[in-house]
Amino acid sequence: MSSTLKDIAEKTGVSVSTVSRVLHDNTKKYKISEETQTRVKQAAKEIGYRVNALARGLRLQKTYEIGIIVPDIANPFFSAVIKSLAGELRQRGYNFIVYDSDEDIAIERSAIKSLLEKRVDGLVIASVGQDYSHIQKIRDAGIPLVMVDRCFDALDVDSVSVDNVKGSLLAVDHLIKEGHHRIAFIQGLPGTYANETRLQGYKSALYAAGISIDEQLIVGDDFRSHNGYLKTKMLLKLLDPPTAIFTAGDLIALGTLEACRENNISIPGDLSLITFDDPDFASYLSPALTAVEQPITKMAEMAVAMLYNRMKNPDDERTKILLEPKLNIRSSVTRISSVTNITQIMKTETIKE
Amino acid sequence: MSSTLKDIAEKTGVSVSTVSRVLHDNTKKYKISEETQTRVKQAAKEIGYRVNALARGLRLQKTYEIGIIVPDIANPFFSAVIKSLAGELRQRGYNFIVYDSDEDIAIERSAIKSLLEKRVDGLVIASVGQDYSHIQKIRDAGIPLVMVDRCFDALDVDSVSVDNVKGSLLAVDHLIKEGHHRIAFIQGLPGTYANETRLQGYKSALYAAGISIDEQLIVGDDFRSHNGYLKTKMLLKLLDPPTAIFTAGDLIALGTLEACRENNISIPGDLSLITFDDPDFASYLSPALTAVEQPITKMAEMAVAMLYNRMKNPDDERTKILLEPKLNIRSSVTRISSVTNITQIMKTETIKE
DNA sequence: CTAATTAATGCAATCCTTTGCACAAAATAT
DNA sequence: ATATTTTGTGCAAAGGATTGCATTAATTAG
Repeated sequence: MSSTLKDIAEKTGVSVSTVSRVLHDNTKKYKISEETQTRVKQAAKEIGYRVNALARGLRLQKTYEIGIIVPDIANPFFSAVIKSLAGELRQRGYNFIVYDSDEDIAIERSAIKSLLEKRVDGLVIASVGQDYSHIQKIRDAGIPLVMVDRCFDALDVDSVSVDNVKGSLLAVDHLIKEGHHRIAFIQGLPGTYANETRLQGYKSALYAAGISIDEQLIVGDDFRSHNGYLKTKMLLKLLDPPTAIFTAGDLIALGTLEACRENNISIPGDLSLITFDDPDFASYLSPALTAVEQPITKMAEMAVAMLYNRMKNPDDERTKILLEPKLNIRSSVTRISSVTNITQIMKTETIKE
Repeated sequence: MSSTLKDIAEKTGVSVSTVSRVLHDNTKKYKISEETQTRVKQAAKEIGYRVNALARGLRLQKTYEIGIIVPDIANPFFSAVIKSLAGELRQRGYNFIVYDSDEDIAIERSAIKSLLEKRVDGLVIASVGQDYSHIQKIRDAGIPLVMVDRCFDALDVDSVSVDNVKGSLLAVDHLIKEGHHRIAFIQGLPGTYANETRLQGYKSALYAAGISIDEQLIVGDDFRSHNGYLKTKMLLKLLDPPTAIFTAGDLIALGTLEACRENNISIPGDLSLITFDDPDFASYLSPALTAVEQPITKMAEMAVAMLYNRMKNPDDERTKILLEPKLNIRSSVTRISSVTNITQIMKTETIKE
C-alpha cells in the first residue's frame, strides 16, 4: 500500500541507503551527486513516499513524541493547559499524545503503560494524585518527566504548579475582609495534591483570622460540577448555613450556581461565592465570578522548558516550581455587616460548645 | 535501558519466539508447557519488560491508534467531542492521538502528515474547512476516515454532523416568533462547512418569514470570542441596530456578552441573544443563554462506529449522517411588541431604498 | 515394535529505516 | 606514471517483535 525507500530505490536504480540519505540527511556528510538527488526526490514525490515513523523511531531510539496525561480533558482548565503545552512543544519540533485519566488512577496507570510502550521521549503529567508509586517508577527508569498542576510534595520530580496554599489564602482572606466568618469549602478529590494544598490554605486563613474551623463546612469529594451541586444543597440545609462558599475548582462552582438557582438563593445577595480556577467564561457568569486565576501559559512554558532540559541533562538536580496565583475580584462576593458577623460568631460558638 | 524479548530469552534459556508467544499469544495455537510459561512470565516481571509498540506496529502493520484532529481543543464543544470519542475508542481497544489545528489549514495538513507517518489505523477529522484536497487524498489512499461536525457536502467521505441548517432555522424562527425582525448573524470562519450551513439556515428562516436580508447584519470572520466582541460593538453602532443577535458558535457568544456588558446593553432587555452550541456553562451565564444544542455523545458514538465499520469493510458505500439539533430556550431572548416590529420594518425598508 | 500423532520449541524471514565502514572510480598531487 | 585524496555509492547490521515452517522428543495407535 504505502511506499518505502526500497520502492524508490528500485525505481531509480540506486541503493536504499542513498535514497534515505537524500531524503533525510540534511547534513552534507555524504556527498550525493546533484543528479541523483533530483532523481530520487522526483521519484519520491511521484510515488507519494512518506517515512514510516515506527521504523524510524525503532532505529533511532527516539520518537519526538511527548506523552501528556490530564485528569479531565473537558475541564476548561486542563484543555487550556494542553493547548499551551501543544504550542510550546510544536515550536521545539515535538509532537504529543494526550490521555485523559478521567480522574481515575487505574486509567492513569494504563495510560502511562501505553505511552511508555510507544517509547515517548518524555512525559508531562497532571496526576490524579492519591498515590505516586507508578510515577516514581517512571522517574527511576530515567524517563524524562515533569508534573504540572497536580504533583506530590514528597516525590522528588520536576514539577511546576501554582502556589495553591497562597491562592486559597487570597480567596479566603478576601471573604474575611468582606466580613464573612462562616465560610464553607467545597473540596475536590481528597488525597489529591491540588485539594489538600487548597484545603490547607483555607484552614490557615481561618486560623490566622482567629476563626475556628467548623468541620461541617468542609464538604465535597471530587472536582466535578455534580459534587458542587449536591454539597451546596446540603450546606443550604444546615441549621446555621454559611454566608460564603469557596469552591476548589471551576466545575464545582458551576454546580453551586445551579443549586442556588434552584433554591432561589441569590448570589451574592444571600450567599457569596469564590472559586479556584478562572476559566474564560467566569466573567460572563451570573454573577461574574470572583476567582483565583492560575498562570496557565506560564505553567506550560515552564513545564516544557523543564522537560527539555531534563532530556538534555538527565542528571541535573530536580526542581519544584511554584507560580503565583492571582485573585480576580468580580461580583460574586458581597460585604456583610459586622453586626451579622458577631451573631454569626456567637452562633458558631454555641454550636461548638 | 529498556528490556527486550531477547533479554528474557537469554535469562530463561528459551528462544525469543517462545517468549513472544508466552507474553502475547493468547491463542493456544502454540502449546507452550506450563513450566516454561511461568518461568518466562516471572522473568518478564522481574526485568520489567514492556513491549515496544514501534517494533510491534512495524511488524504487524497495525498500530491500534486513531488520529483525531480538531480545530480548537480549548473550545468546550471540541473538548467534549474528544472526550466522548476517547471513551468510545477505549472500549474497542484503540488509543488515539489528538492534534489541534488551531483553525489553520496549514497546521491541519501537517497534522495529517504526522499521523500518517505514525501509521495510525484510522482518522477522525473535524476539518477547518475551506479546502478538501488533502482530505480527498487520504480517502483515495484507502485510509479509514470519518469526518465529524465539520465536513464537506461535495466530498464523498463518511461523515456525521448535526443538521446545521435546521439548527439555525430553529434559532432564527424562535427569534422571529418572539417578534424580532432585525436579527444579526455573527458568523464563524467563512468558507467553512459549519459556517456556511448555519448561514444558510439563517437566511432561509428570514426568507420564509418574508424578512429581507440586510447584508449589514451579517458579520464576523472566525469562531473565537474576540470576533464576537468586535462585531457586536460594530453592530451596536449601526444607525439601526439589530434587536437580536444569533451567533454561530459558543465562543462568539461570549464575546458578544462582553461587548454588551461594556456598553451597558442589557440582555435580553435591550438585545436578545441566541447561539449555536450549548456548552455546560450556558445555563449559568448572565443571562442563561438560549442555545442550539448538538448531540455530542451521539456524534462521537456514531463516528467511532462508522470508522470501525470502514476499517472492517473498506468497500462499503460511504454514508453522510445528519443528527437532529435541539433548541434549549432559556432567558436571553425577550419578546418584543409588534408596534416596535412595525417601526423596525419601516426603518429597514427606508435604509434599503 | 514400528508407524503415526502430538507436544514443545527453535530458525529465520519480515516489517522499514539509518548509518558506519568499505570500495571503486575519478581527481589531484608528487 | 605512481601515490594519495576526494567523490559517490553500496553492503550489511541493528533496532524489537511476530509467525509460518521445520525439527525433535514424547506419546499413542496399530
